[in-house]
Amino acid sequence: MNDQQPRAGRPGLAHPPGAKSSPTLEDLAAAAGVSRSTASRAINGGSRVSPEAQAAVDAAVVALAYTPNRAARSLVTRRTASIALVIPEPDMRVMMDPFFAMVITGVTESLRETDVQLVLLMSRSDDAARTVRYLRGGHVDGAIVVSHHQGDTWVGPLAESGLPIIFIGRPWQSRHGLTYVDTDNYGGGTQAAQHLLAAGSRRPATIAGPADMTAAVDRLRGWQDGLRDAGAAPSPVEFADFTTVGAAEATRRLLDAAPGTDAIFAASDLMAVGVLEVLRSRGLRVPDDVAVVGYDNHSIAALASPALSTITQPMVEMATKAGAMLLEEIEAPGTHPDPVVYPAELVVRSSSAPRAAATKA
Amino acid sequence: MNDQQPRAGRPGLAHPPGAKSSPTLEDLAAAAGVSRSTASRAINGGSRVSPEAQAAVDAAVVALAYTPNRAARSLVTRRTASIALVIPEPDMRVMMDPFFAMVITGVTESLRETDVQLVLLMSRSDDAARTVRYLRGGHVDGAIVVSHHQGDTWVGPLAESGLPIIFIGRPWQSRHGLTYVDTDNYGGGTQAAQHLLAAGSRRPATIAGPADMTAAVDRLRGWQDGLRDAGAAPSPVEFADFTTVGAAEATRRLLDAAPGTDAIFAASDLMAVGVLEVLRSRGLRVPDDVAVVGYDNHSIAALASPALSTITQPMVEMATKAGAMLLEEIEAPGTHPDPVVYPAELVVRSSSAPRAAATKA
DNA sequence: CCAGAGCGTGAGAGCGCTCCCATGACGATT
DNA sequence: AATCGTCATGGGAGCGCTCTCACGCTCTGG
Repeated sequence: MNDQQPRAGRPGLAHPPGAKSSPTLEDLAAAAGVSRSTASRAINGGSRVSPEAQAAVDAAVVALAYTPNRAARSLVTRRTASIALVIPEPDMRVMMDPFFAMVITGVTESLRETDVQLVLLMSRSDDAARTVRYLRGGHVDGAIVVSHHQGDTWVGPLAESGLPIIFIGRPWQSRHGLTYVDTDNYGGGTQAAQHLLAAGSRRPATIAGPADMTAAVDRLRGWQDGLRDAGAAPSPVEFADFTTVGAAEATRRLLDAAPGTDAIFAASDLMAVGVLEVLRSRGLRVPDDVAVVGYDNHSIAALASPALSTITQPMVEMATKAGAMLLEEIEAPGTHPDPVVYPAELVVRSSSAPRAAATKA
Repeated sequence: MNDQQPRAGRPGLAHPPGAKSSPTLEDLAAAAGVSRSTASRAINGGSRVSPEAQAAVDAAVVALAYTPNRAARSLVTRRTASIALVIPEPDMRVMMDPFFAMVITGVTESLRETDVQLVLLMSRSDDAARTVRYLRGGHVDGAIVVSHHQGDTWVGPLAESGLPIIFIGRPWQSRHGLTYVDTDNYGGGTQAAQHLLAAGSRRPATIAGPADMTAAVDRLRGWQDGLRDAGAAPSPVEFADFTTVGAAEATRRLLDAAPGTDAIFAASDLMAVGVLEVLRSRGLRVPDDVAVVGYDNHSIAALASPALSTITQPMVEMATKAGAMLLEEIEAPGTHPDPVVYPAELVVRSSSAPRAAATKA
């Protein structure tokens, strides 16, 4: 009855009247005429809440524009409702690759129906330690790691920390039972080999990606095995760094070393553009003199002249899957989902049209 | 003396012995032989801490691999140590634009020396309300908004909520005293006009960007004023959506309506590529018959054939500046820094080489 | 030689939330 | 009719941190 007297533990004048602080769960409960506990249950998709109480709370949420305080919540739940997207090499060069746009789009899509937030973690090699500290520090509930290289030593320790992690692209350290989402890079390489042979190539060659990335290595192996299985001789190989400029250089080396080359498989479309450039500058016609196949189905592939044949992969879908798998593993810790590998698919355009119909392009 | 008996308020067996939970400030303090308060002060760049205490705490931090609990900290400080990057239109189409890669790179750079994290907020128009709720909910300390359109009604309310916000690209609602970082789009348009006239064009035209984006509008106004000030007649204008395909269509319309066109200013490089395509398909030589200038200095510009003249802008630097300004405003709330506008610069390549030296490309 | 200022320190409260547990009101079971 | 669940509810503790405040110490000036 004596409400006037401030009770112990209830600060009499905690909030200055002027301060417009957002409503707390306590305010919500008061407005709904229930206890803080009941309000909390109602907020969190309440079981054990009567329909009337639920309705009252729902109404109060709208009336007060109540938003739960994330910090307070995660302090007790030990969940942060956020995941990290770790990008180990934020050079402009790599960032520009639409690959990242697709990954971001896909992961965001998988988070759409949740209230989980995406934290971007650009980790330069010189502060890898900091990244690991952040990830292990419980600041996120899980992480998606893209595009990591062989030299990235922090992967092992991180994977062992118990933090749920999904890799996009097969990681090097498969021993840890790491979970990943990837495309069939090996199969893509094989398809490129079969396609170019079928299109009439007798002396195919390849511009491979960096040897410290699994995607590049797998594509190369697939290519080589594809040639071998078709009874063809091993092809010349030059390595480049997935950039147009690097590939142009590699192509010059390749053509100098193997002048009779009549087909080139480039392990990325950006590299294929470099290949096309050099071929043009040397007066070689595509596909009549040299057929070209790229990889990624980058938007540039369709625009190049001639339009570039390429291997396509459902990057956005892969990233969405990775996000979904991560959420799953966070929900049920300890479950290590099996890796998921998406198929690669050949897209034939003018740059590798069979000799018979070559001039049509 | 009777330690056996659990005292009130001190749970006897709170943590199961097996659970490996990370060390708390209390643990840290115990290890360092100081109080929780002193440990806290030492952690937070402590003034009023003796050198010995500081050293002890520092050592303990290393020994225990202590990481402050962000949730607990932000619960009391009402700071989250994170900012949002709001991208209002996460269609693939737009995401693919290297613009975003540059923004992300730049913002990340500005956060490098802080422990502020970047939260990516992809806001589809159909859940703009959710985005606003999130931003106003105190989940981040500030936000950077890119690429917003005229129809984005949520900008006003958000700006009035008191949350520090920096726009990249001048927002439509300048009345709110909104802070932004931009380039001189008007000046870029003017330069394009002057350059093309100087290169010998008598009948220039332009493919403008969407009329609901300030960047597009400003470039167009600059272009028109540039022509007018040079005594030239108003140019034909076609609008497109900043994509290659859209620009190709617009170019066809343009050439049909104004067959004598001898120069085209496209408001983005991706659009300029569409322009080049159509010109090629119609048998018009670049720059001999029609000179072309793009905008953005996209990596594709240098690769196009002929290499594309374009207007360049320091996007990464702009984004870094935006990040820095945001941090500043968070640090000192209420200060509304003045907008910053970076210069635009013309890069001349083959696509607009003066008629005299045209065939050199 | 003593008052006062300055400084490092520790105790304690409390940020907003979730979860455990005790409570009371029912209906179902013997 | 007496007893035992079942269920919605509210009280209370506590997550890990920061911050205010009071305490005791040393150092100075009159």
